[in-house]
Amino acid sequence: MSTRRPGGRTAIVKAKAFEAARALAVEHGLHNVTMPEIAKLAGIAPTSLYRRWGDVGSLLMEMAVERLNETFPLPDEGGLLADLTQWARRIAAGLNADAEVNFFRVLLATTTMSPETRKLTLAPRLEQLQALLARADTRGEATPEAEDVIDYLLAPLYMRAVLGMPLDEGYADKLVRRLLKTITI
Amino acid sequence: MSTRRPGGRTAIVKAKAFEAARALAVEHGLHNVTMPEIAKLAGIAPTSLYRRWGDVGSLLMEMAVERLNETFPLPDEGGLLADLTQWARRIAAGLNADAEVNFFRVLLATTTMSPETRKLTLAPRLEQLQALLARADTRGEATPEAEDVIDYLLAPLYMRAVLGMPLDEGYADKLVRRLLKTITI
DNA sequence: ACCTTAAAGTGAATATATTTGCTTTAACGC
DNA sequence: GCGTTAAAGCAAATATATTCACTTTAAGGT
Repeated sequence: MSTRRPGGRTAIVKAKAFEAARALAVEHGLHNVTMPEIAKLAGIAPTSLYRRWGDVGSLLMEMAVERLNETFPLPDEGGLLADLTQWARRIAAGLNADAEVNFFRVLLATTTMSPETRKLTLAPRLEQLQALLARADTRGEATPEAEDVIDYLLAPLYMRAVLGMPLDEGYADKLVRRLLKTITI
Repeated sequence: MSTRRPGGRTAIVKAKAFEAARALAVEHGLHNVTMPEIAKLAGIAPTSLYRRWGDVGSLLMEMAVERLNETFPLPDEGGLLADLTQWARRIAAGLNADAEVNFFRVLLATTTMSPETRKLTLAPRLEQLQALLARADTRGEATPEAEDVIDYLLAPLYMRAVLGMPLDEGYADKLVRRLLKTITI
């Protein structure tokens, strides 16, 4: 009878490995990230990495997925405008850091995964957003669809980040205004 | 005096190498793409690859940049609505092929280019778009800014592709309608 | 057409990544 | 605590990537 032992040391090794992998990927780009390098930086044995993840790609993907799901709470300020504004500003600020943009790149690159896996990965985030919108709806506010939030808010923010265009609060606010205008018409 | 010789064989080797690199990256993802594999698929000597590009990352990046610069002409149908609709539909259709989406992922992931290089690379495309808009403007049509075309058309299309959401003509058309609505108000 | 030599090819040497078999550590159940 | 054994570590073996010294091919100038 095989009882798993994910606690203690195992958890520490995983945390160290992910942190090292993230640091290397964000700094030197996706190539140049190798198991031995990760192991060295993390201070663990390469063998452990190979046994648990098999190859760099799998390790990076798990890391990226876990990090994406480190679900930092969406705002709940009591009003849709305030919620979306704060959220958009936060994303804009985050994407101004090179490391964040590079992390997004890592995520994309590793996301040559199956549609099912991708859906599962993104599902929690989408649910959060839908909860935010549902709150607004029950308050009786005119509320956009989640799809529209993706089109009007997330897409332009990430697109600009990837193209290397600057992002600021003013731009974030503009996007929110546009989004809300579409539904009040 | 060292005279370059980029013609003939050299050009063929480059084309073969780029094609093989693209195929491998699009199929197995960015990792698992190695110089020996590229060389094998391309039918050329690994040594040649190492000499010219040094490492896989550089080769992939050059490939991606070159492909990005293969600037096919934007539509010129005599009307803004027709031009934008055709363009958006074309992008949507292209991004429905898995290979295309994966190539876009590769492009984003490998493109750790400097802001200057990025600007230079994107400049021709932006000029094309601005020419399209300028034509509409001289015809006296209500014309959006290039930035808005990026936010309302390109960003949602590419974002959805990257998230694995389906793209069709109806959606492309919807985006065009939205974009044009913003300026006629 | 011919010469010069840039750039590709070859095979062997070296370096690095990955696997394997075994030992040690410490997580979990009692 | 204590025993069992999952999971980490270590060292040596193997496989793969990268470099090196050299040869061959053919692009570009005449």
